[in-house]
Amino acid sequence: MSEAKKLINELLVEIFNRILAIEEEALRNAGVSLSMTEIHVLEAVGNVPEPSMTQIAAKLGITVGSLTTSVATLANKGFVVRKRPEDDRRKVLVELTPSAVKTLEIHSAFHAKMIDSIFEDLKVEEDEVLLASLRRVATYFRK
Amino acid sequence: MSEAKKLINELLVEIFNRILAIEEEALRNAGVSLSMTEIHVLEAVGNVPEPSMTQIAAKLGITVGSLTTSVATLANKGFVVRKRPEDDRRKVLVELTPSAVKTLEIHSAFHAKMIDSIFEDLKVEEDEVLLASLRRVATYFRK
DNA sequence: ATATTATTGTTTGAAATTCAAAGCAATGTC
DNA sequence: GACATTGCTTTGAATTTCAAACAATAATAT
Repeated sequence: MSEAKKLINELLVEIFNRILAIEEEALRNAGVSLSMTEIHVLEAVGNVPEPSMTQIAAKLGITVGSLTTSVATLANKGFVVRKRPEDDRRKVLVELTPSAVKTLEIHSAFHAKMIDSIFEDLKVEEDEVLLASLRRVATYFRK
Repeated sequence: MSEAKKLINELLVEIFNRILAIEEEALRNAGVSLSMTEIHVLEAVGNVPEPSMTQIAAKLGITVGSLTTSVATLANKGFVVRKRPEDDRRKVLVELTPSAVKTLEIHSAFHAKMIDSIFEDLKVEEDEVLLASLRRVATYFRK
């Protein structure tokens, strides 16, 4: 591997290894005491078109059984509410509470700041290069 | 956030969420039945100058107590050996066995392939831009 | 020299996250 | 109506992790 490739590899690994702990600390500093796992569940609830247990679990790549535990504790903590829809009473639809929405906004702000730091000093044309590179990585992982 | 920023954020999150499972599957397909957690321990053992329990745990960002468990199972599986050095018999130095070295080579090959897919179609000057961007992210995380 | 303190690791008990498999209730199909 | 499928929860277990208590060795102070 060339030097540039080695460096990029090392930087990716370093970023990867630290990001979860850093994001969790950022939340703690903002007065949020949820784990990143729980944040991911809330994000999935907010981003899935029909947030049933099956759909949410699929989005997260975990089993529905695992999700049941997680959603139960989030419900106890007051971040989600569960509803049985009348048209199909097998399903459980999960909704975010105002607390959860506020928490996700804090988390999004962190991400926005992070992305801004990447773009700092980058020219517009260079943005395109970075975007193309990331697309390539994402494509590589999808196959 | 601009469109490009949003996209980059989404791509980073997607890559991040999938990479561990994908790397673990790649190893399984190559006949290696170690978790990514265990692979990271082996990598740390190989990359730390003096691989004592304390140094390895610091590199990994976990407690020495956690590492004790992990190294014990890796020793049972034949991937590391532990030695008490004569000059300071409090320490435990961890060494990789040939099996471990072989396993890490398989893992490195995956990483190399991944990096190559990023570089595909990228011109040399563009490599520099990507590198600079990643450096910025890493710097952002360090502080 | 001996006593005290610091360093290095292990053990213990507990929490979080996850899975597979079994079980239950509601819905769909024959 | 009987049987199969779907959607979810429960159960039992494995992995990974921590904090705190413990043990051994080394360094420092008296």
